[in-house]
Amino acid sequence: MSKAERTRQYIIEKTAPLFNMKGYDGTSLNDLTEATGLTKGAIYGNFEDKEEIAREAFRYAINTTRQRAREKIATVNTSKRKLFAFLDFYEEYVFNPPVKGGCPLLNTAVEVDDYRTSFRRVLVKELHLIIDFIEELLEEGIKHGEFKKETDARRLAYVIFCSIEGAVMFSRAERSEEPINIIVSHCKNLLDQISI
Amino acid sequence: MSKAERTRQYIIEKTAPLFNMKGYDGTSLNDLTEATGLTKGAIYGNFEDKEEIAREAFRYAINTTRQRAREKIATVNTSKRKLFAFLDFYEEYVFNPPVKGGCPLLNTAVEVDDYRTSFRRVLVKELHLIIDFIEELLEEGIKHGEFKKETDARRLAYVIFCSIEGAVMFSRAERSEEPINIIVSHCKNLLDQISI
DNA sequence: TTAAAATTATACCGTACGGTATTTTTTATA
DNA sequence: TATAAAAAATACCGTACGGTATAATTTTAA
Repeated sequence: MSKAERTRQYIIEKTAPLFNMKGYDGTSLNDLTEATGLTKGAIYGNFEDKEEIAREAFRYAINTTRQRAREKIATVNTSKRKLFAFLDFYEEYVFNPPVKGGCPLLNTAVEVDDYRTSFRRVLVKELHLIIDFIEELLEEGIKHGEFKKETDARRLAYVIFCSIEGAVMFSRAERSEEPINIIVSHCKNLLDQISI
Repeated sequence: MSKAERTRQYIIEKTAPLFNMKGYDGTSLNDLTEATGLTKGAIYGNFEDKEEIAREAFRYAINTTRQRAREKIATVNTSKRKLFAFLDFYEEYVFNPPVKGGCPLLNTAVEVDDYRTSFRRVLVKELHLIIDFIEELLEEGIKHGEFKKETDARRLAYVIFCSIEGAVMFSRAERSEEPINIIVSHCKNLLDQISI
């Protein structure tokens, strides 16, 4: 790993929380130099422009979050338990996310929805990766006889993900765990209902 | 209504979509003058600063949206039908909202969650007004024998609202009605399940 | 060890930002 | 319709923005 690569990585790690908290427009180059302790020269020697930093920071935030979720899920061994672990993950990390500022998907989705089309495409891909992931867990559960055969996995995946994201928004806004607790417990109920 | 009051109202109406689409940081004074056709002088003669405009624009966006929802709900006469109408409202307006840019609650929640504490308080009040509103519809339905007595109205209100907001985020991000359709139909199922 | 290459710091663009003081125009009313 | 008051336009702040050319420093490898 060359010096440049290490610096690049360092910049990404230090600035990802900023972009996640303050958004693209809200994060200035001055914020970036303060957070990294580097000068503009160093930053612009490693990145084309502010947008490239934001893009990489987003990728980093997503990957880190996914990594953490995967680790938690890997500790259990049935599909249902994995889904419960996935829900617990969100419950835990609403106020203690891997990258400060909450869910990068939610934050980015809201910021890019009317502008910044190129960024949106990356976002949409990530959104579908999560839906696919939940859907696969459900399908596996069906295959292994944990869940009822008639379960609409894709539909349930959307229900789980959307309600979780809405709850993350609500809980973070009012700084209360009530919404996320309610939603997680409701999702667990839904999973119980389709369990055999 | 004095000239000043009319201008103030005019500025609010013209700029509300901008703030809702681009966010507070993303909306410049230049955007505001362009959207209104007025000069900085005119704008600053009617508002203290940019934040006051944003605050009023947010209030306007919320009130307009609420107004529209109320109108739609008023066309039917049972609690269950009202709740269905409420869901239909969101389904319809994801891509055709009363104020361009989507749900002002969602947009504001994400932008203010880590900063701008004063703004957050207004937001949280509005969030609870919606939960209370859904909860009341449910309670009424219970009182009138439409819904089962053992229904946890508050809990269900959270479930409906959070999943809708998550779906709005998802649908707008991927410019597809699939998520919102799925969630709305799922919420209707939940209401069917508690119906007598 | 040293010199070229790579990386970072410095100093500096032009521009657009939020905001204001002052002049001009419009509005209201006597 | 004359005039004072109110509102809007103009012209202008200082500052911070994103970005760059160049100089200084640090790495790297011969």
